[in-house]
Amino acid sequence: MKLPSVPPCSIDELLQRAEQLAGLTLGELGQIANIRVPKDFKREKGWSGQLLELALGAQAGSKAQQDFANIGVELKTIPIDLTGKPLETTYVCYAHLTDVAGIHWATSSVRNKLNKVLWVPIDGRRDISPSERCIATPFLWSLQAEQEAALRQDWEEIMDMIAMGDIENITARHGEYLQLRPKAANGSALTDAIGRNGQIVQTRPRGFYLRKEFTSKILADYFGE
DNA sequence: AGTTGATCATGA
DNA sequence: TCATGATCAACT
Repeated sequence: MKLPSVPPCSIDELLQRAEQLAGLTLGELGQIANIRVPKDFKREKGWSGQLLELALGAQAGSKAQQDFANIGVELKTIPIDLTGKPLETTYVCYAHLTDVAGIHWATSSVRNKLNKVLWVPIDGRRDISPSERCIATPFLWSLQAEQEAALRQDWEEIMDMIAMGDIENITARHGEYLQLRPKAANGSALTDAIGRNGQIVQTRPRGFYLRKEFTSKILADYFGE
């Protein structure tokens, strides 16, 4: 097996590449990519995702757009347990905390990222070393109306609070399926946000995440309960 | 500092 | 036990 040097030109080509990865362990794929596999992910939390980007020919260098923008597909690895349920929430995108007036769901980063996703489930059990963890069957998923309505409701609730200067009152408990959580290198990172009286204040950067309840349904729908 | 890739680890 | 809040690394 050989690593692609160019991005896939079509969804079919992407799916063909992805199918080749099913059943491989991260150790095997790491060897193909000539990359050292970490003993754990304590210090390289995004390793799996970056390995899959390499293996599928996603453009290196992270941009605020879909991984395969030319074909409108976002790549997401998702750690699962033996029963196929997600072990972690799924990061979607960074949240802008100023100039939120005029941002609508239809053109939001959340919707753009989640419109079409190539999900790559990977054994994420922490009692198994990364090199032994197996890549399951990748599959293409499109955001459906019912799911979109649910996410939109959460997103609008959160965005309303941001717009109202309520950022400090938003916790990860808000949102049924989509939540807002800190997203930064450490606790000292600060970014601009809208304050209580409409002024600019400093706060911890945040990101949108999908709760496990949401991704669990996606996985169950595809693999069957 | 912003944004990508995420998982870690502690409190409840 | 598990979700929230925190954190790690690479690159722009």
